[in-house]
Amino acid sequence: MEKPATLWDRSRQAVVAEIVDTALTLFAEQGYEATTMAQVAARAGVSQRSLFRYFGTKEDLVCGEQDALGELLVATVAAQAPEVSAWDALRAGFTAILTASGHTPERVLEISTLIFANPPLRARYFEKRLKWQRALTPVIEKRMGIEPGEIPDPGAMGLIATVFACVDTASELWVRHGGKADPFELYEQALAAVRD
Amino acid sequence: MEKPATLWDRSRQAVVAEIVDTALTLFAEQGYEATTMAQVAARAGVSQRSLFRYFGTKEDLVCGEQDALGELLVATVAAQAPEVSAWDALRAGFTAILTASGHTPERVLEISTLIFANPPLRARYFEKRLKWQRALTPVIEKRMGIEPGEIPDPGAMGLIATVFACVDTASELWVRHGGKADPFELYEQALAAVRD
DNA sequence: CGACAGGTTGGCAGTGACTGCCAACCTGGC
DNA sequence: GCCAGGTTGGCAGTCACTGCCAACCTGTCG
Repeated sequence: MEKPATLWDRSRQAVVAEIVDTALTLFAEQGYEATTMAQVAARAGVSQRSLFRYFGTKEDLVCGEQDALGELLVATVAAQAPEVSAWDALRAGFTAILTASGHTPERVLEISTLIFANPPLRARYFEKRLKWQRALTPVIEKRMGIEPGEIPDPGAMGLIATVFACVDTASELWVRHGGKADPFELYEQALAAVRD
Repeated sequence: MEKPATLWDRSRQAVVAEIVDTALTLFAEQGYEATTMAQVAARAGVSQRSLFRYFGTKEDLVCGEQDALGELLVATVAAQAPEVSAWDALRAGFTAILTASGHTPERVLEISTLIFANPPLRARYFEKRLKWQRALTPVIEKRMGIEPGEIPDPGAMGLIATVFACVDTASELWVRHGGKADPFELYEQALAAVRD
């Protein structure tokens, strides 16, 4: 659909990435809440005003790129063959996210640790996930043979919420193991306990 | 354990309740984010400083009393007979919360609607729930015959997270039905879709 | 009754995230 | 050279929240 990828766009991307980099460095040096937006702006060489134009909130310095991942998740789930179960479709979606994040595992671990350690970040992350869940509801309802209506079906919503809960569980344990455990296996273990 | 219930304690309780009342009224009149803490303080007849001493954060005006419910939840789950399954123990815990909240259903609906409609409140609620989940982990691990260790068991964590996810699903749908649906049934429907 | 200790309150000034507004600037097309 | 549209930076303001200090209230002991 949209594929011009202007020079302007790319340079903006670069600026954003650089700001995120300096922010993460500062967060690692001083901690998240001890770092002010003014500091980030100063070290990144932009005005505070522009920093807020780029990111809107301090949390989005860390959680900002997740919107794109959410779209990928929904698209991947929707693209699964109709005979694939809701469970497997969702697993495929999360697998796609994990493999397509475009970061090194160390970077992912760093960001995840930051998020799990800071309540405001965790809250923001959760909020975004909620949007993903809402977007997935009609997709999963269709896959379960339920006619999407005004108010979502409890079964579909519960199933989605459960998968997210297990993904969260796996993520948190992965972080607490310092990235040394296999996230897929953790996810399977969590889900196995749920599904008998 | 602690049961003196000083006069002082009770009067403080009354003050807190009255402040919450005026706050909820203001939120209903103008919306949550359009209401400032200064307004709440003024109408409740306390200084802004004391208001923050009572509640700490604006969100706690709405979510403050949940700490007590969390303790009730954990205690109820722990008190179930050992042969009761983890699922049933958790259900008993949530049932206890629902019946012991000490509010009229209309009030519960009002508060729930407020929480579901305002991201910051929802985030705060989620944060508190996380603490409940962590407190429940060893209890459920024991019930599942798992030796509690340094890092929680994926199965136990996943099971707990799933129950919370389904409770959340039921709550949200209950709110979206304007309180006209049976929350227990919504919960059962959500869980049924998860457990085949 | 008066002095005293401990906890509670209110005001005040400050910090930090975030926003609206406006002027300066930079870019491309004519 | 000039103009329209979008981008930036600075400035002042709002609001949640905090530390500090002085005033106060309450109960206790002498």
